[in-house]
Amino acid sequence: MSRIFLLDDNTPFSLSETLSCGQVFRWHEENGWWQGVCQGRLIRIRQIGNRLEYSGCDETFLVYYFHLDADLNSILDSVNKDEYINAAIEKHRGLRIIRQDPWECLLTYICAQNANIPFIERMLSNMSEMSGEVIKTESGTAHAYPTSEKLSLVCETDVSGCSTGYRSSYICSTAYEIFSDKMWADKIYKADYESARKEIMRYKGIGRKVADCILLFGFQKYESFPVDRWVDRIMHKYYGVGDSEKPLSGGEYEKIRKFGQEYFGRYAGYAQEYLFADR
DNA sequence: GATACTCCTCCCCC
DNA sequence: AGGGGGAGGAGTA
Repeated sequence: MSRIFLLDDNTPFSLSETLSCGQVFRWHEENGWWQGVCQGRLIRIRQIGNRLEYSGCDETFLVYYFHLDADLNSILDSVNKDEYINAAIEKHRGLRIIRQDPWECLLTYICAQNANIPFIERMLSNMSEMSGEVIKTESGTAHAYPTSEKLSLVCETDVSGCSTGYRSSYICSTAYEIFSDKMWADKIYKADYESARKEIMRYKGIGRKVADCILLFGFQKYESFPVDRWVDRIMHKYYGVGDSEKPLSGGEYEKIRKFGQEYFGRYAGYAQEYLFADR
């Protein structure tokens, strides 16, 4: 039983740009249909023009998850400061920042350190198959993300068996911290960007870059401006900040991040995603 | 506070 | 086919 959602002319949205730009890692496309796992759901969706056809969630969730309630054109206008970002916007308009579940997002980005996309996908699907609840829908069966409770109960060897490598100790330690503090996400939500960042970086396996990704994708702190190797190169090439030759030091990271935030403003994170998509 | 090294897996290239 | 090197961030000394 699938539902239909019609996008109006003022609501640009590209499902494929949004799902394949490297913010989520449990979505796959087959014959025009995307299928993915998030927050206990197995969602199946396709886009033909301004028409979304989907199953596995209700409309409220669809709009929330894909940030369809945001006025994307205004957001993009606000960050459209020069010809480089303008080119990226024209090419990828419709890319939206997904609202991820805080815990699923945090787990994802601990895995994402020192890893490329297929590797991240493998770690997450391995852990989900090991400890995630089974989700059954008419379009198939999948495993949800493991909860922090489940992951704090399994041993580090099991997590390590999911190809997570040295990240397994970070995952177990942080899963336990989060499971033991029911209010962890509320505290981060309520805090402003800088204090939320300090708070979240206390968990093992969360440094500057991972913290900025989690705040952007899991906590809707849109001024967050994560700087990975790609963004480092782009910012050096177009804006002359940083030195893309040297490995990115902590100080350099902060310089580039602050430049991005001051230059692009309160939706700097959207600018970052568009520049990244255009890499 | 800044630097160098290690941690682990995947992937590409020879 | 097997081995070496590079890519990717956080933690530690």
